[in-house]
Amino acid sequence: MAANEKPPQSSSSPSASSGKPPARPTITLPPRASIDSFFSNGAAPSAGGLGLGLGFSPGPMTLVSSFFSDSDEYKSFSQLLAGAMASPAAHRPPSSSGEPAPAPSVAGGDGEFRFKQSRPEGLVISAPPPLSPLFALPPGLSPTLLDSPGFFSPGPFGMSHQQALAQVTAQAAQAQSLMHMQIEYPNSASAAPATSLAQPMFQQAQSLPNEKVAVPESSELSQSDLRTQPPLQVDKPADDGYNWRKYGQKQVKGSEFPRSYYKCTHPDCPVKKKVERSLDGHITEIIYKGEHNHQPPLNKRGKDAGTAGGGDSHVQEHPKFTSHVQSGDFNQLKDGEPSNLMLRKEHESSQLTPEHLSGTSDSEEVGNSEYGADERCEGEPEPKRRNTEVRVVESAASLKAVSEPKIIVQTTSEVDLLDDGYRWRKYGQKVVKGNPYPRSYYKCTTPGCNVRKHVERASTDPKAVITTYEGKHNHDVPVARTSSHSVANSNIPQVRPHHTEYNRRTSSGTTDLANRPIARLLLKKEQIT
DNA sequence: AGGCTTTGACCAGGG
DNA sequence: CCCCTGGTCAAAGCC
Repeated sequence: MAANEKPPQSSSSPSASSGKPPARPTITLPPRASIDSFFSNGAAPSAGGLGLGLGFSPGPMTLVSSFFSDSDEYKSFSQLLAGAMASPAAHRPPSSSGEPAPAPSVAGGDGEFRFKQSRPEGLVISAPPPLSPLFALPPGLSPTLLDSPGFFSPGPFGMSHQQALAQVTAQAAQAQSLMHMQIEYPNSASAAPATSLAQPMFQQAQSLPNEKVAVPESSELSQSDLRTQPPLQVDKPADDGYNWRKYGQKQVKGSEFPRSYYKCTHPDCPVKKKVERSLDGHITEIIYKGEHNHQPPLNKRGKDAGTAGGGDSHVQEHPKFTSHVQSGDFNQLKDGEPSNLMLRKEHESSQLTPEHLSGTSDSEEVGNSEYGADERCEGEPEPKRRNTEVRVVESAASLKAVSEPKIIVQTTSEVDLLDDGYRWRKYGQKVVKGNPYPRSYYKCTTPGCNVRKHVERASTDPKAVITTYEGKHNHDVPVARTSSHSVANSNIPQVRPHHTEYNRRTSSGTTDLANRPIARLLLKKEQIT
C-alpha cells in the first residue's frame, strides 16, 4: 500500500533508495543446474516439465533459479554451435547425472529447455492453439521470452559464432549435397549447450533493447514465420505477463549500466520494477517492488491460451509467472558481466513471485539455496511476501549446461526442418545480429512432450540450418506424419537421443564441419530420465 | 488517438 | 547549505 506507492517523489524514492540497507537480504544464488531447470523446473508441474509455457511468466525467483547454472559460459545458440564446431571436446559439461536434477523435472525432465521466456505477447500471437496446454505448464515459462528484445541478442560472441556458423553452413551449401550427414560430436560441445539454448532466450528477452528484429527475406521459413509472428519488440523490460510502462531511466552510480524504472500499467497497481541492463541489452539486475493487486492481463497471453477461461486461468492462478516473465529479461549473461544471480526481496514483494520468491520470502532464507528458493518459498506465509522487494541479479557464471547436446549441422530444406514427423508449434523466433535470418523455436505439440527444436539458419545460406533438438519425445511419431517425406529427420531426436558424442572431429579436436558438404549439427540434451 | 518511450528536470534524503 | 544520488515527473516524440 502506501509503502509501495508513495507519493510521487518523496516517499517512493526514499524508501527505495534508502531502503537498501546494507544488511539487506541479498541473496546470491549459486550456480544452478542450468537453464534447463529453468524451464523444466518451473515448468515441471503439469506439463511435464515443459517449460515452454508461453504465456506466463514465472516469478523472479524462478528465473533466478533457472539461471543458476554451473557454467560460466553462456552462449547463444549460435555461439554454442560455433563452439561446438570449434572445439567440441573442449567443454564437456558434467553429465546431467552429475548435477542435481532440477526439481521435479517431470516427464520431460530432460526436455527442459533452456530458454527464458519473456514476452508472452509476441509469442502468444504467433502461438497457435497448442498454447493452451502450455499454460498448464509449470510456472517459469513464459513465451514472452521469445519475443522479448534481448531474446536472441547476439551477445559478445554472437557474431563470431554466427560467422562460424555461416561458414559451416555455407560450405555445406556449396557442396550442394542433399545428403544429410550427421556428425556427432563429442559431448564437449555440450558445455555451452544447455545454456546456449537458454541464452538465446535470455538475450531475446532483453538484449536488443532498442532494436527491432529484422525480417529475413530469403528463407522461406523465415518469411512464413515472420508472417505469422508479429515483429518483436524490444525494449520492453520483460514480459512477465504484466504490462509495464517505463517512466524513467537513470544512470546509477556504481553501475555502468543505466537503470530503467517501470510501473505496472494496471490501474492502481503499485508494482514497480527497476531494470538494469548492459549496453548490449543484457539485463543485469531486476528489482521488483510491490505486489500486483490484479491478475496478469489476459490479453497478453490469454489470447493464446485461447479460451477465456482455461488457459488464462492457469496463468492467473500463478501470478508468480509474472515474475518469470521478468526473469526473461535477464536474458543474457555475458562474459565479464555480473556473475551471480542475486535475488533479493525487500520491502515489497509481489505476487509475482510468490512461489519463487516466496520461498525466499526473506532474503535470508533465499540466500542459502539456489533453487531451494523456489521450493521453500511455497511454504511461506503471504505476509512475508508482501512488502518485499525482489531483486534479481543476473550472473554470467550462473548458466551452465546441464546436459550434453548433440549437434547436427545440416543443410536442408525448410520442409525438412519443420517436418520431421513430429508436430511442432513455433513459439519463438528471433533475428540475431550478423544473421539476417531468424531463428526459430519450436515445441512438440504433443501434450506432455517437452521436446523442443531450434532452427537456426546460416546467414550465408538460408537453406543451411542448424537444428537443435532438446529432450526426448515421449510418444511416437504422429501417424499422420509418419509417412511424410522428412521422416528421416523426424528420427533425429529420438534416434540419437542420448548420443552426445561426436563422430567426427578434426585432428585439432574441432569438428570438421567446414569440410563437409553437408553437416548437421544437432544439439541434443542428454536425458537423465 | 492512445499508449508508451525518451529524457531533462525536479524532488527528497543523506553526507 | 551544498553536493551527490536515487527516484519520479512530465513534456515531447514516436509508434
